Amino acid sequence: MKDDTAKTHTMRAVIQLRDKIMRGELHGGMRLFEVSVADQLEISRTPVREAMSRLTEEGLLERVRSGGFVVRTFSLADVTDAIELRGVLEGTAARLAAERGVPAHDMERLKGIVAKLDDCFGELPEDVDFEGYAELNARFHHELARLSGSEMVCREVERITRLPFASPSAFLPDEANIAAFRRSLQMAQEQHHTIAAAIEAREGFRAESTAREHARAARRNLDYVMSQDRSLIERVPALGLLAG
Amino acid sequence: MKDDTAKTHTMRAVIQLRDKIMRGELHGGMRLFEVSVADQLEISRTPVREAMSRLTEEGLLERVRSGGFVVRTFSLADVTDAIELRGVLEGTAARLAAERGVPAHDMERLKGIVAKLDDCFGELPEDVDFEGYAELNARFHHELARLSGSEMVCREVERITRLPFASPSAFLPDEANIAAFRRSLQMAQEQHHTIAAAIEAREGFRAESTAREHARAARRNLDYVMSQDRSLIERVPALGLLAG
DNA sequence: TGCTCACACAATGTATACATTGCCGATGCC
DNA sequence: GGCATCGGCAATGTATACATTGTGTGAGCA
Repeated sequence: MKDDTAKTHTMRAVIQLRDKIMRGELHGGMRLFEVSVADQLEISRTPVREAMSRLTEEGLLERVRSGGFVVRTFSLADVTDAIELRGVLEGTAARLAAERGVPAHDMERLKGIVAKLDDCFGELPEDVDFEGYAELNARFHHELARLSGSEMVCREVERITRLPFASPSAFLPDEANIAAFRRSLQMAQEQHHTIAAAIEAREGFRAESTAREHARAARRNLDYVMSQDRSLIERVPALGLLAG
Repeated sequence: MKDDTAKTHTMRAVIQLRDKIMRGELHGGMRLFEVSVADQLEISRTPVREAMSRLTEEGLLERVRSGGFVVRTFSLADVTDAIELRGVLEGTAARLAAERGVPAHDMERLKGIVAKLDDCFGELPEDVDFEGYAELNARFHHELARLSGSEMVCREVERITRLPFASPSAFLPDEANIAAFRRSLQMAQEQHHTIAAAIEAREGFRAESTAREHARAARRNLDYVMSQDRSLIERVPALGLLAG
């Protein structure tokens, strides 16, 4: 199944290296030598090189001036700033959507996603369909980027989103069964409504500032994990590549 | 001298391909085949592949699903949106600098650049040192990104700036001896002052919105070129890669 | 006539041998 | 003792042969 994208040695190398970086097995700043990686993955240098180049595009590796690659280092500040940047970019997407207007059927699709997100909340506060929420949330954010009507903006949103800890779903999957997080989910869903309404009403400023603040929910969750309950770090996969 | 960065076949290929793309010799959407490019540049496929991979990181090429590369297509809308995005990102840099505060000596350096920019304007309106302005302008924008204090923000600003038509100096070099453009230079310099002052006064909103508007000066110049005097297109090198 | 299958060619994917470079350590000279 | 220079090794750079894949075209069949 997953071999759909892993037909070639290059893609397998991309996947394996990405995994190792994410789980912190290859820590930030570590130099990756073509030969040793090739030995370890039991393929030749050529696809390894190709894979490292792709991971550089993805932002997980960096080229060294004199040649070769190192694993990119991410500090806590980088995570915070990446989330802020996602907010800024999604805010821009929302503003442009509002200012330029969106076709009716696209608007309906967005509102449809928001409505389905409502259905993820049951009668009781602790009665939340996390899995469904996560998937619909991802779709909402994807759709929001598209609604900007700008391929350029869409591309940059998806680019920053590809950093695992900056993704809209980074802090969702599993640890949300804490009261504080449940409340933040409710609030986030309120913001989904607001963003959609602002776009429909052509209120650019409101759309932008709400989308920006919406991203900062992730930052609040990050702060909570780091300062209140560091045991959660391991349960947020994306935080495996944090320096330190 | 320029061979500093062109020691290897790979780097020479990067430079030559980039040039050809910029001057429109390789137009958007055109597929680049490893073998034919290798033949043309008289090197083997390996460095060609490496070069194309780097140009993909740079945003000038795109990978094709089934393998291979095409020259990225840039529409007029893409140029407009890239400029808007630069404004958004530089605005974020300015806001963060204001909100988080900057060290005194960094502030002085920024103000020093602004002062030197003042010196580029002579007594007479048409008495402007374009070359000096362009260089100092580039330094101002570079410094602004740094002042954000965020490596992440700095990196993304420099990334979007690498798109030739989105660079702060894209519309400066040469065609500025038109009255309308001279006025826009004066206004831009006013904005430089305002941005610096806002950062120093910790006025985040003002810093952000001014930096954003500042970028839109480039958009105005673009609109002028496209609607009033298309003969200038050829004199703005970055516009060579616009889709026909 | 239209569809499908198969074959061939063209293009990328991969391995590997060889070239080049740049760094580090050892040895010698000052 | 410190510095400079000269190996030598390790790592990347390059070329090329061969493998694999994907695509287009033609023929054959329904």
